[in-house]
Amino acid sequence: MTSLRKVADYAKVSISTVSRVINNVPLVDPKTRQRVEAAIRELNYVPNRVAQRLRSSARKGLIGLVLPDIQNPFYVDVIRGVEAYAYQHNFAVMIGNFGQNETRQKLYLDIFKSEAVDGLIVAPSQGENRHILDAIAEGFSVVCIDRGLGDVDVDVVKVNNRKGAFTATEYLIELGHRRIAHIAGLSHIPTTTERVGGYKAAMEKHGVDVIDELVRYSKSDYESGAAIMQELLDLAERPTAVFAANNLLTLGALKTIYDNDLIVPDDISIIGFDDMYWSVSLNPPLTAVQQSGYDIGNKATELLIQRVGAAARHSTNVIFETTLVKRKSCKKLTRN
Amino acid sequence: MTSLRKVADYAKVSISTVSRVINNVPLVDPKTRQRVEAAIRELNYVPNRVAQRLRSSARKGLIGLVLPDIQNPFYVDVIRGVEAYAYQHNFAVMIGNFGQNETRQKLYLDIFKSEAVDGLIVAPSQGENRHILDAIAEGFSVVCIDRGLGDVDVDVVKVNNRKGAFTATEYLIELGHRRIAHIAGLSHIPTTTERVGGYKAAMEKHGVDVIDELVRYSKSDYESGAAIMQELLDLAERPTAVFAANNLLTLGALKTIYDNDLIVPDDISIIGFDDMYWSVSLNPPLTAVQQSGYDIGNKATELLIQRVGAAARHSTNVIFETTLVKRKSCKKLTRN
DNA sequence: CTGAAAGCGCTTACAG
DNA sequence: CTGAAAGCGCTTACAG
Repeated sequence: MTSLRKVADYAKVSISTVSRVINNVPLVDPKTRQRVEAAIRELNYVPNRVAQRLRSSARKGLIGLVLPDIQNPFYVDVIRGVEAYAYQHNFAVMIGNFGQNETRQKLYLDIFKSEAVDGLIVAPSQGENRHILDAIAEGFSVVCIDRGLGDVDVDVVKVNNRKGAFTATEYLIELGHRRIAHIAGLSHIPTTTERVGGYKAAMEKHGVDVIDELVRYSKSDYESGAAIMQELLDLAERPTAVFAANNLLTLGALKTIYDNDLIVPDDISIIGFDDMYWSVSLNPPLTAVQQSGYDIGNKATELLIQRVGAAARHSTNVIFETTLVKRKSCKKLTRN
Repeated sequence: MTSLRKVADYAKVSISTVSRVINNVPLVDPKTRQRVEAAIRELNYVPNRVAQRLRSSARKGLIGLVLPDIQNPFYVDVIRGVEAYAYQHNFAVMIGNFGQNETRQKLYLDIFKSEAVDGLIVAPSQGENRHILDAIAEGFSVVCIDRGLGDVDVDVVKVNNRKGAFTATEYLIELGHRRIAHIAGLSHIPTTTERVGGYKAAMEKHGVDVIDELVRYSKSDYESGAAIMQELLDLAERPTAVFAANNLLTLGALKTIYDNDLIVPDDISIIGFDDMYWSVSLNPPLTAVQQSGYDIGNKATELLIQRVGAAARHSTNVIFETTLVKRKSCKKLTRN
């Protein structure tokens, strides 16, 4: 590949000058600049990002994105949002998918640090996320998505979980449902607490008792969704509606429902947190609380890049609203 | 972050020696090595990958993965396969998702080159992929997945498309179907040609006429799947079964089928190329030709890393077989 | 406005 | 077996 040296020789200037035109440093004679630009074009020169990153103290042009589960369509949307903003601003993105495995999360974090990223966008997982705290302590800029880091002061971009869950639950209540189950995530995660909170608030607002056996906590994955749905169906008195706390849980629950030859929404109504572009290919089309992973990823990247190179800034919280997309998986309860 | 220098001082050796123990160069006194290793541990030293990459001529520990569409679950599996192999061998991976946009594909390729990757894993898109050819010409190692690059001599890891399509079609024929539609991809892509080839071969083998209006080519996305399915349903004589050439097309077709209040498989049978882990959450569970994106990604990475540092080697083609997963979206045709 | 020089953190011949 | 030195391709004070 062509180097600064070659361009400099070709344009008959020093490498300093070439570097200056590349970095848009203003104090370059317009004529010189033109000559250099021509050389760059002719030699098809592209700066070596590795050397730039090693040398530059300010802006390295690299962001690390650390995600718990790339199989979750929500995170795929996040990736798209991050990518779009980052590449528009000439930042590259490295993606680390740790699959809920803390050791692997540390592996990625180490690699990203060692790649001298400008900063990290992280979706904290279940644990205490000590490794993320370490990164912050070492001075890396961090933006959290989906949820924060306890009482640590970081930027976080998330969604109004409580309100989203509230709306979903209220919708079910208005449809006449009373035995509404909630398949929740792990009990100690903020996201879970907030969504359960919204669920309970809606129930209370409408004077519906919250029944303990109908609220079940578990890991947020496909298998758990399927297993919990089965427990729910095995109950002496079944729920007439289910609100699942995320898309994997929803998909798992759906599998179990169909395995039991039950019909949605005639036998049971279901509403999911998280929407997919193919929710409409489900039969019936899924009613869902939609949160935009794309917007979240995009905003998180904006905040991170803003932080890079800029002076320290107070941390911000950006909270997006969800929207309830009514399709056909929920039905008015007539009997009862 | 700690540097080689600090470790060297701490262990009272030169940086050369520290570098040697890090890179497992054998000629280091065991005692010295131990002392250095202790220092590394105590100072929590992690080598700076950027400096390593800038300096080292052999192995840079970075792979670029260039994908046409991260929203396609198949590519998500590919990513998982690549990641698993790469990180096990201490390679990091940068992912570029160009969304079928050639300009953006070039952008990623440029960035990856400029990041001094060891090599590229690429899923060629519709076009001529001039940019990929450029990269090869410049000396970058490239492994193609999903399909090759015309007559260019590169490693490619793919699936036996013809046989997979043949099996799917034959299955439908054995179920008694004769009017079997095929929603194909873009006509000039090898993958499409192969799958259409398998479809036709099965038809011919069983003496079923291939009807032109039942074989329709289009972009391989969700919207196209939906649109083509509608065309098919609008035909004077509808197909009784559909074989869709990939998962996005299948999902789109499903949407249209349900929009038309048709029942799968009673009104129409459907089988898709590509399986998803949640295919079983579809109602009815989808019958599909399964190809393992994970295996493909894994193998491609193995080939690429093998190529890195090793002497030039003849290019290989690895072709995985597909497996037909029979679920409930296809039904025996009784009337007719 | 421009260039010479130092240096980012490593690896790798070259001596010894 | 170990160290001093050069250099990967850049950026950035420092002089002029």
